[in-house]
Amino acid sequence: MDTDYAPEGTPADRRRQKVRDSILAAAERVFAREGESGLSIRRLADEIDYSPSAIYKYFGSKEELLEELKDAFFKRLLIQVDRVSAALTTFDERARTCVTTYVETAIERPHHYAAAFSSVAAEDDPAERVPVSWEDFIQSRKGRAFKILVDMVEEGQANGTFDASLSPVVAAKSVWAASHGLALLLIHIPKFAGMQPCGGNLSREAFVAFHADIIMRGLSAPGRLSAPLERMEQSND
Amino acid sequence: MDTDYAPEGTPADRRRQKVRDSILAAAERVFAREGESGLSIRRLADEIDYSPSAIYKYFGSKEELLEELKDAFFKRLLIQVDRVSAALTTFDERARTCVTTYVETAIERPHHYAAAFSSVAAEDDPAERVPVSWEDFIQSRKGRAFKILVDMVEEGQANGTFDASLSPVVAAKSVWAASHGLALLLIHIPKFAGMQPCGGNLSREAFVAFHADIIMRGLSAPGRLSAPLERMEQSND
DNA sequence: ATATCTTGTGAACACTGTTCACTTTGTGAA
DNA sequence: TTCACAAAGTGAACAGTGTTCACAAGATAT
Repeated sequence: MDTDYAPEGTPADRRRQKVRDSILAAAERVFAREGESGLSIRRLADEIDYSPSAIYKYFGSKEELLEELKDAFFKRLLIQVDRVSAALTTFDERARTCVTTYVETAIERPHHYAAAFSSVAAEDDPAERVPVSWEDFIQSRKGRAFKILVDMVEEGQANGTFDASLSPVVAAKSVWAASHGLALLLIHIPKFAGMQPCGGNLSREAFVAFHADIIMRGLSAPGRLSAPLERMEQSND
Repeated sequence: MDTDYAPEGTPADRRRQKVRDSILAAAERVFAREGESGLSIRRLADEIDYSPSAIYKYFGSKEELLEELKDAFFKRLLIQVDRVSAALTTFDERARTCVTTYVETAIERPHHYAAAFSSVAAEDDPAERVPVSWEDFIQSRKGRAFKILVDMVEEGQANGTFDASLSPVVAAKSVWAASHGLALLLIHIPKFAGMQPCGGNLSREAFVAFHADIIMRGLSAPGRLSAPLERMEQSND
């Protein structure tokens, strides 16, 4: 029975939520710094002064707990990209910022982003055999993030910036793949952007911007090559 | 004295090498199918009828053993890309094949490729503070693979296909990031290529080819947009 | 106050990578 | 051949890991 006169469930419920949150907070703290290898149930229990088995009263498994961390991170990533790109006026700026914000936010929490894409799907997994329906995908967190890209491509096609003959969804996948790759390379090789012969050097931000430009050029309509590439070529040190 | 690459060292040496190879072979077999989570020293020992501790007479650690697997895979990847792209005559074909072969070879052994890029570099790692010198990088396996891309970009610039104002190294990084991202997305989401609304569907190969085209377009010289994009748009089912 | 459901616990299970004292085996020299 | 020394191989143990479970303490509802 639910005699909930309180703003949020019964006192017991709120108490429970508090403990749950403290577990998540501790997990987030450790995971952000040391990743999955540093996050053990026993250490987590130590940190919040509970016994290891107590955690299983709040989370079914370590996997489940991690899933919640990653989901929260992706929610943040989604909001960030949405917010930043919505604030800009010109389409070119908005499109580029879509990519740069995605990458910058991703590498802000390298362990989160890498872990979100660490599992290798087995091709004989029965769950993998059933084709994911588009409707289901677009409902998920990653799906909604992807939708932003599709909309962006469609807008670019409508205003003549992008090649109208491209399938928006396919083009968006390409953009995602390119952004994803840069994020993960920067996470795996932090010096990736700066590494260069001849003493030439590019800051990380400059390289991300460059990459975004290259991506946009790849989608651009024939005979409509914007030339903003040069502006970041001279940022050496 | 060591008889260098002689067909046989001492009999003991060859015996040792045989056992070492059998360990590596068993490790490869298990790792290719189940990845790092399925590969335990004890299981490996079982598989080759040795005790777990025996393995440490041949490899310093599990990490070291894995490193050898990954290195062998990257060697294969390197050879594959080199061989396939060298066999083609026109530059356009060669450049595209560079990317497609990289991606296809990578996802052929998803666990190997993913594991090779799974570690998250800590920004406070002292080894990370020292900037990797270009000379050292180009000597490593990844470096040599990267060099192929740089050469490819330079060739494209020389023959007028690519924008000559781009730094070859920076452009190559962009190409690598884009290819890397596609490979990992396909590994993580096998249905990635086919997922689409409106019943439209692209085979994995077709999508990889499309992505390669987009990348090439991103680097292409102003006013020189090749239009090979359309040919793969109609491969639905 | 009693019965019930929730929280929390410590011990245990089945794993993991790794080390180490130990025995067995192979090899090169006297 | 015999002896000695190094290499190969072993089982037990250490310090971890995620997870389960019987059980005790606490809060809640009747």
